Amino acid sequence: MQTTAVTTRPNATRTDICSAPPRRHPRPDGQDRYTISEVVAFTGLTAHTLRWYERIGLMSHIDRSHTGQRRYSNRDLDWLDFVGKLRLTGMPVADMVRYAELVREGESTYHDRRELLEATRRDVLARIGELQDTLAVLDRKISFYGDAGRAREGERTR
Amino acid sequence: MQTTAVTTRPNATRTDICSAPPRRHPRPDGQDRYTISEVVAFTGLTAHTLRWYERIGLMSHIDRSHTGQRRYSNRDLDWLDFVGKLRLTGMPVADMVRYAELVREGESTYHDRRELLEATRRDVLARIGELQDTLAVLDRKISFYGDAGRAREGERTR
DNA sequence: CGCTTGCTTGGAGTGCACTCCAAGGTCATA
DNA sequence: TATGACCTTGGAGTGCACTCCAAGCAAGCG
Repeated sequence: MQTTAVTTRPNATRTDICSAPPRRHPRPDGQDRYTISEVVAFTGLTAHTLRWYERIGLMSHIDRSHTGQRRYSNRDLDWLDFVGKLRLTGMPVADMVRYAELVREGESTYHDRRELLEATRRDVLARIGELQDTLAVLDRKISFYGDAGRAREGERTR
Repeated sequence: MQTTAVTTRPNATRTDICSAPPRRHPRPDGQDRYTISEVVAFTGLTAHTLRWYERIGLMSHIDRSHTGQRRYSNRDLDWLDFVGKLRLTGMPVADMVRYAELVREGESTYHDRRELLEATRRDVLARIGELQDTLAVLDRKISFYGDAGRAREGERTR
């Protein structure tokens, strides 16, 4: 009861390792100088949040126009995508900042980065398991309230 | 790629509908008058949190000893278990309070309760899907940092 | 040129879910 | 009976992740 489905993908081929997600960029490389409001539209984040991410070091310094306005690149969009995934895992922002710092420090941090991602992976797996338990509980209760919901016994757990 | 594994349990039989989870109570019904610190030990919640849950109406008024100290029952433990599950889904406490109110209002709220649980169920399913997407991304990055981690191209998404 | 809309900043404010505090009463054990 | 661990309360404080504000510069349009 409760399959901890571990999603066995067809192991990525050597060439597309770490390739960008299947997501397409709004504009091709070269014309990728998005304003903050464009990035808001693409990511669903608010402009406040985007600036805040930069302030706390979750994004490295964003390119600027001649008047000082932010111009985001496709690379920045990719990073935001990834940050969004990490956020979904429940990882604290401070840990994401730590990861961002490791990236900025260069290749020497490959090992640390890998460990951080593996710990995150374990968390995600555990979380999926918990959610599947929860699903089972919800299903039991829903079926209690369901069509046959008039049977009063079992009120103990509502 | 990415199986949204929906855990098809062997549909609960009619008789154990809404039966308590497989969890055993620390003491049998009749001797179930737990102090707050016992409940802390059982649930992992803090005493602060338990009192706070009561204050905000997430738990109906807990039985008291002759001197006014809280004495939790097996029923309370079951409820806390369920609340714990709801918390895992990310449901806001305010919504759980709403559900608790529906329970207090009695049978007439069966329909609303069911709807609330079904909405929650949909959220949980969506969340599991998101986490599986995230897992795929993590796996890709981990394999990038992995054994073959020296191949420098693809630095784009780190 | 004036108008509107968009962007900039540092710092302050918000909402959630706890988390802790002070001051005092209670219970179990030596 | 005395010691120390445990319990009570209302209200204040914390940490996180945003979220907003005021004041001002900038860009496009008629």
